[in-house]
Amino acid sequence: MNQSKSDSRTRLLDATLKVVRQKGYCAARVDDICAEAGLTKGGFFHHFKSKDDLALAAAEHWGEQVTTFFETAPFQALDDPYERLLAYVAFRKSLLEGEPHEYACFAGTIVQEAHETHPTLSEACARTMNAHAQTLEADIEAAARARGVSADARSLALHIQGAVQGALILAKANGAAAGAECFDHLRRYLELLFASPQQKHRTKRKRS
Amino acid sequence: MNQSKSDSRTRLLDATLKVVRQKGYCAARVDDICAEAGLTKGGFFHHFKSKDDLALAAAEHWGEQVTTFFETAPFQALDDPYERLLAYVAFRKSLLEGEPHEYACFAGTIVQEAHETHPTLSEACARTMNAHAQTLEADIEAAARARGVSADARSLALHIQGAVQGALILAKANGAAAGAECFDHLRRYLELLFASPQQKHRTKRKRS
DNA sequence: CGCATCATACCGACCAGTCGGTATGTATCC
DNA sequence: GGATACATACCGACTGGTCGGTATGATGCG
Repeated sequence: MNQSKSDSRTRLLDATLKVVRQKGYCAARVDDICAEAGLTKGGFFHHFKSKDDLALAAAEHWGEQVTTFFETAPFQALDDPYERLLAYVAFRKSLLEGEPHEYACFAGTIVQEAHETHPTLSEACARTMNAHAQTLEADIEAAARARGVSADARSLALHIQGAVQGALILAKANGAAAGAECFDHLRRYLELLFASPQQKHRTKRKRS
Repeated sequence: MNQSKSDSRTRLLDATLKVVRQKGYCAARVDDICAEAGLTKGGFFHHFKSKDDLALAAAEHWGEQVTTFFETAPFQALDDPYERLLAYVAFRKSLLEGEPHEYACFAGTIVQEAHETHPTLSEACARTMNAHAQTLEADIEAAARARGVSADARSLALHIQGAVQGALILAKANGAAAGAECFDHLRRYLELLFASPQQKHRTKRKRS
């Protein structure tokens, strides 16, 4: 009892993340997820009333996992916001190890695949992506202030997320090394943005 | 007669691109594609021996469409390689109009979704992505030479593709405007890269 | 007992792929 | 020309398997 809201339930959520990151949402069979979690369908439908319901809960679960994973990552120990931002990129680059499903983004995969077929699910995943992006904003703002450049923190944080998602796709397409090079470019962009005191850079461009 | 290799076949290929960009590969039913093409399943299996076979042919078709689409795009009229490169980014940004399935990338969608489940299909799509990226290399090299900076054209071209893919995901997640901002960042990166004559920038970083 | 947590067995819809058939050429030989 | 023979293109009913979901029962715990 207890184990805080049933152990099987979180095992199902973890299994969902794994299988969906491997095969995508549509191709992820309920039986696959059950097998991964060491359950049968009867047990599954005791915890979730449908596959979509499970996916929604898994999106929440993914968001929480990502949050704690990056909150407790070693690069957070750095003092300088700018260095911490670069270290974030380096850390994400270092995650490109092993099989694609180990570094793939659950949220990005689902947004890509299920945007039109499962709008609510896609939106839930979009929220986790945005929440994660938001964790970068404070450092971006602080770094910009410290270095005398102006930057739209929200826009830049989202761009970083976009670049990360793109790097993951490239890693799938051309191997982890190709994805890693994208992170190098992203780092260089940040370096150039924050290392030009002679001229203010506006990262946001509203329509005139 | 004939319409050169059967009109229905290309209609099926076009329908495949449309439906897959909407719903993803797994969720795209053969019947959906047939309905979109104005055929029945009997006719479909006369032209292709399986859904996977169709997808492979559609990947080729996508590659050809992309090639001619960008070859004949207005921005190609520009003379300066650097301006043409920036115009490419602006052009891609301008494509973020209408519904997501109108600007989504068939190849990117499939690489993301089918990397582990359909390796050959994923590789075919990866090839079209790489081929498209390669079309930027000449301009990158020329622009770098003209401006006295050193750049790994292949790496930068791939990064641009990655950034584009990421922008498309962000557009799905947060609306077209969010994707557009990513293209602004990408443009700024190129501007900063190519506008620093005082210092050589290395865009490629091999492990030591 | 009563409730929660599962397993087993099964249903029904859906869907990729098959198959028999038709309609329209088209090539060939008389 | 026209009759035979064959190819191409397509239809639509059907099948066999898959998969989300259900029904029911077993087990254990308080």
